Amino acid sequence: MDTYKLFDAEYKFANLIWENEPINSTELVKLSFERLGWKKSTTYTVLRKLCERGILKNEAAIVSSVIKKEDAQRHESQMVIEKSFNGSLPQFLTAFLGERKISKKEAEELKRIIEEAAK
Amino acid sequence: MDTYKLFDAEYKFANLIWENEPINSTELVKLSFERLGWKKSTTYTVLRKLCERGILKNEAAIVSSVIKKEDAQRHESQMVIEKSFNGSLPQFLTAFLGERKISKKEAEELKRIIEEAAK
DNA sequence: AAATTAGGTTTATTGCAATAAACTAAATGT
DNA sequence: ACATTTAGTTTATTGCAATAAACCTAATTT
Repeated sequence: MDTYKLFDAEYKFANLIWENEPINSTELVKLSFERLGWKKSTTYTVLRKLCERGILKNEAAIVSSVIKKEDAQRHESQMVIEKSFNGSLPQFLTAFLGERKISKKEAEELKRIIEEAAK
Repeated sequence: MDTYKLFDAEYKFANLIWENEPINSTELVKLSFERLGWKKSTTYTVLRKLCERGILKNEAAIVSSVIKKEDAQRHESQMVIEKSFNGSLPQFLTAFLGERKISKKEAEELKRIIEEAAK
């Protein structure tokens, strides 16, 4: 199965860790309550699952990520394009932009990113 | 609630219709069985839900789409970028490309799409 | 006129993501 | 020594997407 795939709740949770790692697990419980409204047991349940899938780790009550945000995001973006856009980035871009216009500045930035990948 | 959002099974189903509309409902039942392995009742259940949400319509046993594929795709792509990429297309592009290289040809195509939206 | 097909609806069942209550055991504070 | 805090696990519960069985009625075929 697809160990990289993060469900909605898992993704929100992973973000807390990416933004605060390394973080002590008791601190994480507090943070999850403040930011997600989760009870302690919920936090530990989700934490364990993500550890089992090799996405996070919890060593001596210090939680940190194994898979970095960029990797999860790349995976996510590639899944979407595969599933909904026939694996085609141009098709995705076309759909996303639709009739929307973008500024010269944005266009420059996007072209720069593309240039960089075309080397 | 978000009427445009299509769940996985719904999206696969909608694709059958986008590719074959207008289509008679009995034909659609056959097609769903062949392509998705669905029983008749499953097809009608999903069909009704999508009709209620204004995505499809079923008039005198002729099924067709109200929301076109391009619209659903645009919505989908925008949701992903909002949810996982902070609303930033450059961030998405960067994540998607990662260390991957693309051909000159692809790069040209992508730049053309961007140019078009920058007018 | 009896059987079959077309075109559905009503009402489950299953599976899994999301959430948490209740319990534990070890360490630490008083 | 006792109370509290830390750091969890075990075991539900809930909600909803996905799937389908069973039923229904009108039209068509035999």
